[in-house]
Amino acid sequence: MILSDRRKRITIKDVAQAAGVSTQTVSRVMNKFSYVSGETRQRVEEVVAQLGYHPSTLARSLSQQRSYTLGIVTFDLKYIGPSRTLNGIADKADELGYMLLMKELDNFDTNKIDDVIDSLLARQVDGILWAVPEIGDNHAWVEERMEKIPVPVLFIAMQPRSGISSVATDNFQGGVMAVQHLLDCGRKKIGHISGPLGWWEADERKRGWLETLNAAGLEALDQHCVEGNWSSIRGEQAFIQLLESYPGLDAVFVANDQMALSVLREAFRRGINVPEQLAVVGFDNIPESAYFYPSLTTISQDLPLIGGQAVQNMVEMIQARQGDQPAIAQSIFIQPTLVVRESSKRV
Amino acid sequence: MILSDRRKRITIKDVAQAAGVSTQTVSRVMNKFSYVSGETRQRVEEVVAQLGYHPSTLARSLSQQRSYTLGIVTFDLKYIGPSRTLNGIADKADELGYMLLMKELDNFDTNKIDDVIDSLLARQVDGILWAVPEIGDNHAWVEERMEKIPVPVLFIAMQPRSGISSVATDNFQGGVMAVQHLLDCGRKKIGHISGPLGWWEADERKRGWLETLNAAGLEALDQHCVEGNWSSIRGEQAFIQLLESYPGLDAVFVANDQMALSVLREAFRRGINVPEQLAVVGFDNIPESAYFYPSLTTISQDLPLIGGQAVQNMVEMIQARQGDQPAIAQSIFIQPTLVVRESSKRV
DNA sequence: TGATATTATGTTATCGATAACATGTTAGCG
DNA sequence: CGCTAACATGTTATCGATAACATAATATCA
Repeated sequence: MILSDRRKRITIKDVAQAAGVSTQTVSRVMNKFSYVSGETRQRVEEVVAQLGYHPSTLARSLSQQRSYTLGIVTFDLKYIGPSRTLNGIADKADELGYMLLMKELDNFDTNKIDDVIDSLLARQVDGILWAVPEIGDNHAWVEERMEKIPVPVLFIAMQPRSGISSVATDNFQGGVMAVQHLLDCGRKKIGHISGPLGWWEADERKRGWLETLNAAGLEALDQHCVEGNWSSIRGEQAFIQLLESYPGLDAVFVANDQMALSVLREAFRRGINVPEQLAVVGFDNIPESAYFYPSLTTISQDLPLIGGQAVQNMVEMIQARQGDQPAIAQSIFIQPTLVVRESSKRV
Repeated sequence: MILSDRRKRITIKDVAQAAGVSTQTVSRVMNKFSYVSGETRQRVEEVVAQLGYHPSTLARSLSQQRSYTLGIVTFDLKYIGPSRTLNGIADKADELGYMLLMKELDNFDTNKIDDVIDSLLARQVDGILWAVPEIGDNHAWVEERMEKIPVPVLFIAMQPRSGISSVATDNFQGGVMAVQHLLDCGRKKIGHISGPLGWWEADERKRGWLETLNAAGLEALDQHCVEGNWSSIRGEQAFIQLLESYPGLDAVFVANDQMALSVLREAFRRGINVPEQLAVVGFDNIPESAYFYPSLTTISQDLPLIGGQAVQNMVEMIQARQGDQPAIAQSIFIQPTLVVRESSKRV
């Protein structure tokens, strides 16, 4: 292996010179197709191997106006949800030959949003995946800003909006499934510990709870629901509060597994038997939930699948735009599934 | 806001023309320093704002041979550990003005490693952060390949090697702290459920267990340790096995919190009282561990800090190289801390 | 007052590739 | 045998910026 000064990058020119051909010919060899004689091809390939030449994707991106890179904007990776989504995104991107340029967002200052988008565009990403939870009106910029962005944008876990692509779990349906399951188990007094209200996903899960109870002719009063914030610690407080505000409670639908864990623990401490006296259903199906005591019935959402689906759609949009076809925006809902475990046995 | 065809990028030339100056002058305005008259600067800035010009970082990277982008290679983001590290990396990178080009590795095929590195280099990253756990000899390539890589490389959670930069938790010390704590609680028969042996981190934690017992004059026999694989399910099996192979067991040091969760559950099922009959100490301090029943004593490792530290060092290495100073490789050990909770009360 | 430094700006080359166009050779066919 | 199509390769322009160098106008100083 011949290696000159390792600081010096080996360029297409070096290869061209060493092989005694033009750079264009080297480019043709590297990119397969188009006419190159077998003899020339072989000679160039030998030189490429010998010099250890690797083309600069950067230069190629500039000249082709295409980077094979996706911008991905996430929020708070310290939680398991976003990173499982990212996992799916990374796998699928790899499969389809894209790299990921990542940016983590930690607040919703509008300037910050513009900066993030601009910094991605400045690096010539072919598309942007926005994987930031929808909270309050923090997606309000979308409608207005959208058409000024020269590449396709796809939103993950955003409330469907017409004309804008998105992929999300059907949280409402998840809530319905959870509560319907509890009803099927013969429960009548079903409380709810919600996520932080204003988060679209939390609101949807709560709506599933509420509408399913109503449909069954049961009452869902304000005091039957306590607001949490996804964390175990708030889950504990919320549960304690719920026990007071909903006497006779015989089941709880908890908006995520982490809070459900606290419910199980606090119930145990107080001698409330789960599931006999209290059935519990969570949401997310984190791997540990099968090992809670008792094991947790939960609504499973396939976050890696959502991430993968998002990338798939994005790449299709990019290709459509490449071919100057109209990219059709679509909102995709992925259905969650119910996983029944010990915490909700039929009585 | 004047917007022409949104597909057409506004370049430095457009600005130069509109402002009646050369591109070089625009470049000078955009990059502050260097001489520009106040009048010209203002005129250019107005045009920039009016046209909504954003420089192409891509083009800049090519011409400066510097991208302000770090390549980051991770492994299996679906686990919480890697993503917490990534969280710290992302925050610090943002703070220091770098973006992240991410690649997820899912196996250790040597070709794959070369491909990953080459694909990052092709995109002109200024440095590479290798955040893949060290398993068996999957880092064997390091010594040989290292000097051919033209940018600094830093390894996370790798066994220190001279001449190579790395940042890692002191897993051995963590093991020592866990076992010492159990000894301090008056335990004598301390078993261990390890991570998958061959993983450096698992081996270190086990070594901490073993050496601490030996130092205390206690025996640590083969049958006092069962190998797990970090997962809750294996944790359960390992614990059951350990109960058989180590009669009289009065404490367990479990190599991660997820497996410890299973231990707590299985102990409860069998009527083994924690901590009275059995003290349990985990490792990681995942947020949920405070809400296990009973709450889990554990060794806390600050993964975001490690990620941040890694970025910090990396940027220093990049700057040193920029200034043609010799970048000094250093291996940093971060000390974990003991968090005492209910699962290990003194008897 | 002329020499030198400072300020302000423009011109040309360069980063590493590909696109578009040009040209030359060979092969096939009527 | 001459014309066209297919093949093979080279030349020049371009992507969007910055580096290096050049030039001109002031300002400063001995």
